Amino acid sequence: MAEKKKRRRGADLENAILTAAWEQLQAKGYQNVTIEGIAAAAATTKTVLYRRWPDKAHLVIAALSKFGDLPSYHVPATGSLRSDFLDLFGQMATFLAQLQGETLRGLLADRLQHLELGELLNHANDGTALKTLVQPMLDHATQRGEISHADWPDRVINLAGILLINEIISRQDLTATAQVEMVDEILLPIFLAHN
Amino acid sequence: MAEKKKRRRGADLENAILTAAWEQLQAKGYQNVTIEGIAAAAATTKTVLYRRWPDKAHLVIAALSKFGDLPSYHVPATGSLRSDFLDLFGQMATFLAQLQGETLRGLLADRLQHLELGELLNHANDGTALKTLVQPMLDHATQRGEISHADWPDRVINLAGILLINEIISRQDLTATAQVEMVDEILLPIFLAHN
DNA sequence: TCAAATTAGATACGGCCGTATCTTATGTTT
DNA sequence: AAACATAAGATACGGCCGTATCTAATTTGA
Repeated sequence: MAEKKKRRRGADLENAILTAAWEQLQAKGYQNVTIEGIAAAAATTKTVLYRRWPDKAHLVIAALSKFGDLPSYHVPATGSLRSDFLDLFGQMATFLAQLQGETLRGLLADRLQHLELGELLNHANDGTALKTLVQPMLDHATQRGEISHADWPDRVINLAGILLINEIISRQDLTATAQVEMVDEILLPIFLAHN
Repeated sequence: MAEKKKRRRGADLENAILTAAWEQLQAKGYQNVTIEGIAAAAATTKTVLYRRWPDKAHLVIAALSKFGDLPSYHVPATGSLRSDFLDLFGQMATFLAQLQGETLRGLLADRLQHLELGELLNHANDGTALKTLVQPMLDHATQRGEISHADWPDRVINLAGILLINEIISRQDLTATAQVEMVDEILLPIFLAHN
């Protein structure tokens, strides 16, 4: 009749927490999720959570990494720069579609607030990550003779990402129409501009 | 010898609060400013502040409106689209220079978090405000024959604003070099693209 | 001038944050 | 198997948020 006093540890416990976090997120949305709530739902205490993640944003990202269908982005190679960009946006849209806009907005806001000097690197990393996709696209387009050169300023190469983020934040959505417009009216004119 | 029990009211009180808010902001930076702290510094209580502003972001914006040198933006008319854009960025940079990047970041993050359906209009308004500056620039450029037409999608017209915000957020700064690059590598190629 | 309406100011609440401290279960090591 | 190290879990703290409630000072307007 004695109560069991099992304690979960390590990966075991971590799974339970991330599962709880994921469920809470689905049920309540980012803004209404609390660290204490997740801890309670996982039948542990927030002390344990704070040992693993510095804040809600990181915890949610961890849960997202585990349970969200994370994108395995690949470099588009469709044969034209235009459809490459559309493909890229498509990949991103597929990923973002899972997150209700509210979660992404909340996440971004939190990250923005906690962005300290050191963490700016992360932000830069995001840029770098995007560049590893876009740069090959530009290389291919150059080889095909579609564009005159493949060396563009980082600000230009990262523009696709900026447009995407802005679209999500301000319109809470990333429609196919928007994707096409961003490619045709903004990105292509830049890369195809005669020099 | 009796203590004075004067109570400030209305505009009087509001001034005192905004002054306190402004001082706190200068002294501590946005993130470290608290509603309670401002109330205390103004020798009143937060109840009074909450009667006037819904949250820290709005209070700070109010203080900013009162004490910051707010920009009286005017439509650049320098004679070329390129220098018009540079002028516009210059105006914005002047304004933003007052805010340490931290304040702008904090403000944006807060706004982002509290952005509910209704308030999205505000965001749209920002876009509209910018458009009232950019559209005339494009009209003039069209009249001069610099560009082929003046009717561009909102997404394109608002791009200057997006670039600006992104620059501040991710690099905490808005250098002259950055301004030139954004104009020469991004905006001009778009508007000058041959159709 | 005096009652009524307003609103400043005081206080208290529950909620959550993030940290610190302590006990105690569970591993690990020898 | 005993000693040791690790980490879970419990608890408590101060800070701030945003709200509610009460009182009393000040305006107002009849």
